[in-house]
Amino acid sequence: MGVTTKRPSARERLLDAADRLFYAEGVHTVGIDRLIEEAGVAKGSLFYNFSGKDDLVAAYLAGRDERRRARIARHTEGLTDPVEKLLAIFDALHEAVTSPGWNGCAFANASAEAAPDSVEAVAQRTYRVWFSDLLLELATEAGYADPAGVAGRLRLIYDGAVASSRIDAHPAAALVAKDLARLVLEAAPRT
Amino acid sequence: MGVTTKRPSARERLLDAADRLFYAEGVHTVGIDRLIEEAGVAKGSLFYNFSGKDDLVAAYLAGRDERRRARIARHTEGLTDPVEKLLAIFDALHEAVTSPGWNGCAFANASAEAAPDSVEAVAQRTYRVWFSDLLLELATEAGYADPAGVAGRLRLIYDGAVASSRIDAHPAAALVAKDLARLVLEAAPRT
DNA sequence: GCTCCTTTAGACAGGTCTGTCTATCGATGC
DNA sequence: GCATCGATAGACAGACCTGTCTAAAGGAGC
Repeated sequence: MGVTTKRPSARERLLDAADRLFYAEGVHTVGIDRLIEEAGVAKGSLFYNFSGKDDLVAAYLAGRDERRRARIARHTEGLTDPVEKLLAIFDALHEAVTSPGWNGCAFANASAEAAPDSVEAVAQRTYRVWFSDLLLELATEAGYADPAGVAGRLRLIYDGAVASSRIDAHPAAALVAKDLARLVLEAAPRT
Repeated sequence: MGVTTKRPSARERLLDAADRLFYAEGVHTVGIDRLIEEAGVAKGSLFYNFSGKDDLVAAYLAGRDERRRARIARHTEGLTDPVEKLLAIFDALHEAVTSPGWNGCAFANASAEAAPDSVEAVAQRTYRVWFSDLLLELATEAGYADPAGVAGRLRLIYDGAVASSRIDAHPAAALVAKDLARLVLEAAPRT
């Protein structure tokens, strides 16, 4: 008998469907019924594995968070120069925006119309703190006179590329962003 | 008898409530009942003046569009140098992000989880085309060797400031954006 | 064999949402 | 005076949405 792959668990199929549907169409647009039908799962399995829709949304965003960090890590590992690492973050972004189905930042989309204390907003803040810290650490390590200022400018450029590429449905913004980042990194004074 | 202001029409009160509630809490979060209660209007008046919620959403976004264009016009009028006009756009942005209740781009928020052919997405595209054309015209007028490139960079910076200021709930991004815009405008070659 | 964990199908409840309809009322204009 | 237009209150329909519950079955490990 050939190599047979065991059917994933209901939990895994749910997370997979959530990742696809929530990202492509929005966490509030996609209802439970759509979700379980796409996942091929009974409704009871959803509430057995998760406490509710919010819990599933949180798990979906946590997965996005983890994979985004992993993507950045993959692009920066092996590099020693912190300036190179900062630029590599934009390579990771370029990979993301050119991947099929790109639809902008999952956190931004989900929390665009969510309450400030919602799971969506909390997930966005969690990611945001990590990302801001990463930029600040690298800018400090690189010896810039104003590391917080450099990090802030790079973050603005990063945000701009994410927004632009989604609005215009065109991935070129990531390349523009890397050029701008290089310009900023070269223009900023170092100690 | 003193100066009495006549009570605005149901239509005006609806548009006013829509502008406040839709912008602050989201077009899909706020339902009709919330809206008519806040406006002090009967439900019948909503459907008398508008064909439905979508129509009201479209009117809300059209109003935002008009006021944003007016704000930019107010900041650029009187200026002759196209480079100054480009920089003045970021002054208009600064005014917007520092105004009370700032909650990011109304179009971006509304269309973050909306279908591509929804009234939200259409309104966003309409505004986007106008804004892109404006930047391109000014960059061309300024005599840059690559006006489309300059316009694209400025647009990315603008988008970044809008996104950053919302995510971090901090208006400083607009100032950072203007500095970056100046850097771009000074670094770009002119014919 | 037996138990426990997971899954299934589907009915059901309770809430919310958009939109319709009726009946009435005030103001305005002719 | 009368017709028309805008507005009002509220009941109602129909769709959709989250979440619960029941009864049964599959599968893995002991």
